[in-house]
Amino acid sequence: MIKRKIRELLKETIKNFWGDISSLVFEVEKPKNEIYGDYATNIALVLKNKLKLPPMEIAEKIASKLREKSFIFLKIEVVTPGFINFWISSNYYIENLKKILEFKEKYGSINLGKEKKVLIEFVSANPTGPLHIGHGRGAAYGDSLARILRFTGYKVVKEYYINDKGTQMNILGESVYLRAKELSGEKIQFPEDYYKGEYIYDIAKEVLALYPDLLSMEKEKAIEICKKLATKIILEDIKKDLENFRVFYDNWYSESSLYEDEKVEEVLEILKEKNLIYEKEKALWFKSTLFGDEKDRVVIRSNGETTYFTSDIAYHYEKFIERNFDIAINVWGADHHGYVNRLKAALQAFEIDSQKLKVILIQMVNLIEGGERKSMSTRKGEFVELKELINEVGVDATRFIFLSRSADSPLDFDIELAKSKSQENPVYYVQYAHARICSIFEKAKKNGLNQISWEDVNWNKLKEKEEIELLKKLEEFQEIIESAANSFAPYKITYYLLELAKQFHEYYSKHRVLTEDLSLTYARLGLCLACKIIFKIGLNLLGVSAPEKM
RNA sequence: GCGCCCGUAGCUCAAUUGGAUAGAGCAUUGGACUACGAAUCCAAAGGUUGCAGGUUCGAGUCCUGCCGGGCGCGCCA
Repeated sequence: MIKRKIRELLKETIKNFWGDISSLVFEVEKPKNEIYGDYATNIALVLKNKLKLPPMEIAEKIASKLREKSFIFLKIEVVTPGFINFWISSNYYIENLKKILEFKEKYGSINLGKEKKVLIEFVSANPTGPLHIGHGRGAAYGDSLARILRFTGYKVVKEYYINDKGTQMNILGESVYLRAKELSGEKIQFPEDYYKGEYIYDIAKEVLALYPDLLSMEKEKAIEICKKLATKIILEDIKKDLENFRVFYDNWYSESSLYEDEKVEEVLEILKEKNLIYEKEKALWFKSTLFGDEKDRVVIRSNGETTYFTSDIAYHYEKFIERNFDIAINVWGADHHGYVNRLKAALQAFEIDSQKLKVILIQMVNLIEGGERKSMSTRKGEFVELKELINEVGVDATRFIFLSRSADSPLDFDIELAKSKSQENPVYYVQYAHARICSIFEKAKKNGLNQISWEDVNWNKLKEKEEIELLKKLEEFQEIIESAANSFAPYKITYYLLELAKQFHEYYSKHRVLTEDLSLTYARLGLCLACKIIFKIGLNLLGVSAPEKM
């Protein structure tokens, strides 16, 4: 990567001139404006205070030394107030092009993670109803992040935490029970905070089919049956939706299992030993304020039941202490942000570095239909289901749109736009570029250009402005991958692909690939193939297909 | 009231984590297919980065205070 190369050269040069300057923080970056070269550094400005020399003088000294490396640098300039600007020789970009052709789909997969074990927990929706649009965003994000981290050398495990316990589950069971009664002709009173969705009727029907005598059973038992069966049915539905969305998990982790395996008990015991639990108003509290939480939290309610938090403490204890993950990434809806400190406090209580837990808060999804914003609530039964969205819009477009924004910003999902198969829809813009390249190769094949040996190509034939721009853009890919991995930001890849596609379409419309000049044709085919490889890798990291024909 | 996120072109969002003249897409207007796919390309226009201070060579980005929006603030999950 050229950026890194420049950085190394700068460090080396400074060491030779002024000795080892420890902890020097400086930037090497791509200027927005091309008149400042391909890359620029502020190193002289940063050194000014330490060396007590005018920055221009420092910059000039460094520049004159680096000008000796003419294979890499075409030109180096120094400008006020002390920036050093570099123009990179196309030799360098051509070397990179060859690397892409050599490594193919492995290109860019550097070992950033050093085999560190990462657990990505995402979606983890309660099995109380079908997945909706908001879960879809989390699913696309978590899955893409997993792909990116795997690609960059992390050992990734994808996990879905099933909240198959607690109050909400009881309400689910009772909701189904009531609907079953209703279906059997009984008049019922349906409480405001119960699950009102249509799907509850479907489940009730299934329960009645399997247990015709349900309503003559003892109520407690009947509700228990409803709860069990509802959970199973809904979970299977969730699983199916996710698979259709190309999201596959390594583990489905049940909250109940934490109780069956006595993990919760074990963890509470440890906290008690550490003197971090006390009793107040008939409940047991964890002293989370000692670790930066706003208030202490209940772990055993006055009715003897645990809370969701209690399970979560055990779950995360298990993640770090027993399964020994180096990093745990939790992808949550932004409405859970108040929960972060509490969980980090629990980790600290166990002397686990809370930095190891990375909570990604994903902002809400607003559905736009006919210019109207639709809000979503599982309880009220008002939501657009993920499966509907996939059916109407398609997996590729849905994933691409979900991954086109930073997690920090709320996302407006415009169904009409997503469904349109035209220019407005960005996913096709990228896929079309890929398909176009495939089509060129199809044509080349017909013309008898079959087996091309890339070693013999005269790359110096690539001289057009658009060709050089494409070469530069291809070189940037490595940097984008690193940045996306380091900042957990798949959207950076989405953006990059759109930019690469734009440049490719521009090139395509200005220059022919298949020409009379055979050696030029070979060089251009090589450039196209490199683009195709990058499109394929990039789309794959988003979980979007790269079709050869559209 | 307190906490978190956000405020950038008419709309939806970027901006290399403090860099030089703030960029894309959509929408609008006008143009380009008798050569590899027009799901494409070219051009025009669009801005006091919510407001006010501060930090420094340099601020959309950092600090403080307001204004506006979203989300939280349970012995729910």
